[in-house]
Amino acid sequence: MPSVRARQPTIADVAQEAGVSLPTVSRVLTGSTPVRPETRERVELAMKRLHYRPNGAARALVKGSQPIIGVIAPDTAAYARAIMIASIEERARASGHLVTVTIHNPLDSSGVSAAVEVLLAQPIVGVVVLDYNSYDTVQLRSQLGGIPIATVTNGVDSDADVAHAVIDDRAAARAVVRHLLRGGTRTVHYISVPYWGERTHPRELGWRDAVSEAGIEAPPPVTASDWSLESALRAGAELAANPQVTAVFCPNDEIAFGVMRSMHDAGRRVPDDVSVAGIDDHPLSRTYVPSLTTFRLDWRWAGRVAFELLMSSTDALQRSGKPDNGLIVRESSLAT
Amino acid sequence: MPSVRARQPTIADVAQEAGVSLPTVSRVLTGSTPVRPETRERVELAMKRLHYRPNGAARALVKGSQPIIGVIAPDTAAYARAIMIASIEERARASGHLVTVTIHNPLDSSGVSAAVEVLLAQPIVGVVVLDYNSYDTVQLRSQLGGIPIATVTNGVDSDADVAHAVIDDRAAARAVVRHLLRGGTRTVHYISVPYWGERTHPRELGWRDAVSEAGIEAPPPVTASDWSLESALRAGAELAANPQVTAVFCPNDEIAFGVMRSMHDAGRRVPDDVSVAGIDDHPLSRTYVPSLTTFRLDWRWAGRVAFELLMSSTDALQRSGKPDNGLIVRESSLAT
DNA sequence: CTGAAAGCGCTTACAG
DNA sequence: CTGAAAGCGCTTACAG
Repeated sequence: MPSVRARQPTIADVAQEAGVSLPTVSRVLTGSTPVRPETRERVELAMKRLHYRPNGAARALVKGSQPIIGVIAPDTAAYARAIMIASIEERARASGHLVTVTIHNPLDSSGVSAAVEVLLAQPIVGVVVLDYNSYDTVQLRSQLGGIPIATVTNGVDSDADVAHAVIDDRAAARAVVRHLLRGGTRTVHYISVPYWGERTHPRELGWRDAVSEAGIEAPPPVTASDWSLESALRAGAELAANPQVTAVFCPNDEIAFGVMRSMHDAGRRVPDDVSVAGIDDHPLSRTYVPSLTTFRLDWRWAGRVAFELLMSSTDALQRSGKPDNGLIVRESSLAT
Repeated sequence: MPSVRARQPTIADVAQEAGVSLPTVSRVLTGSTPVRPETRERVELAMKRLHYRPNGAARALVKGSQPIIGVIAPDTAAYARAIMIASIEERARASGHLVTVTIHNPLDSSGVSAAVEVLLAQPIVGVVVLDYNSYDTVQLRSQLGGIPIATVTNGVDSDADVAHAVIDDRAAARAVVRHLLRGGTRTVHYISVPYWGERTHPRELGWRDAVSEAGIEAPPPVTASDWSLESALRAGAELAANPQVTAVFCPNDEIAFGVMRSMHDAGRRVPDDVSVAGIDDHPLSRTYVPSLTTFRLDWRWAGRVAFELLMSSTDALQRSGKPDNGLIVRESSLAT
């Protein structure tokens, strides 16, 4: 039974109920101007009695924007992104903001454009773009116009002229690969994933850093993959077939899970025959057999900082501290 | 450098630019009334030139609501929920709606209440509440007032007087346990999770169904857990220590992953010593060694249907078809 | 500290 | 098919 939604009470109803003028109600609502305590009480009582609730659209119309921020992301299922979104939401909620997320394939540029158009039909305060560089940034920037934008980058594109929180992928990768190398392997193989504009992913750069620091002449050729599980399994099978492979560094934990499975299918033992390590510290890492060696990256911190950058609240930023990153050695790699 | 955001062009600017009246611009915008083709063209050109973009708040003010739907959920990281949210977003975007998700612990009733208040400050069209029954539904309903609400239920609470999409947990659980039983185990153990109002979770009911159908006198005592990984590992260790345990049905795949790990740590082989099965068909299920036997539940379908119920678009509902559910036998359970 | 008035950007009857 | 006018619910100077 479709219930007829009763007309919501307005500020005028409250004013009448409380026997005050309309602006007075507004003042107790916003706290912009002092109101005599007893007047305030009368108004508050009236609001309660009427179940008054401010109309965000009306308020937005006069203020120019709504307490809503948009999040644009390629997909929300992948671990790091899921965490960042939850973190942004949590932080936003703490300051009375709503977050609306829109998901799309960055390669579908007209799809992205349409979705952004829907988003911008709302006078939102700004957007956080995850994986900013996967998008057609020129189009995105021009479409967003003057709307504030923040993102999380991995340290390489830090020159990007949008506000960004930095997660140092390169250093993380380097630490993992160094650990792998300490295990006595001759070299470390890498599974490469596509990165924007033909650039080299910073995790790959970190791998190269560590390999060359170890005095290894040339890093072995990379095995191509994308972020999908299918592709990871395939890449893993390819590496498993190569007897030269004794250690594999994967660009994230989910890919590493697939690789470990492929190693198993090919009869290669992890870590006895080949060490495997990932990056992120996915919660399930410890449930695998063997459990996965990885590098914890503090995506929760990154999400929070991205939100704060959007609000450009400098003191909040100072309070958000340092990310809790660090190497986590488990069973999938040989002990030093 | 904080760029001064230029004043957005309004419908009035467009009207002037196109040399027509204000309502005419509105008409080409909404398509509510026919407009002479050449007039329309002039207006469209003007909009393009001015980079005009409608102001959603103003529109919402007169229309009474914004094309935004809210999603309230206990947490978004768990697999089934992540999928549903992504699916709702996808479906919503297809019809020009934005979705804003707010996450909270259902037990923190004042926290939920505050968050809902923020949500309702926007004139949204309705909300999808995931895990509806975990909340204080009386409070939630009264707070939501006449706002449309939809949810996804597991078949037990189908009498709930809110619109709901049904995923038949009980049947799924029953199918998994029957499969386990066919493997020749004497009985099947279950890890129980808390459920609203002291009720028995439908997955537990399905387990009981299958066990009693198999002519087993009494189902073994359940092992208590919650949805966390830590708790799953603990429950798994407890079961591993019991030599009577030869098959375990877990209330979801993530718990099953933990249980498999605990079995391994206790030296019990899966599936040779004990079979393990879950429910959901988490994408990582196939990467475990052994890969996990489970039951695929179509959460993508559920999310889509929940959105459509909210819009009460009956034809859309007919078009969304049936869920793609089904048993998936992998390596963690004994072959029949 | 409080009221009367204007205005935020749009849509919708109401007249032509 | 198109214009002039009113109104959606709120906030903000402007006066007292």
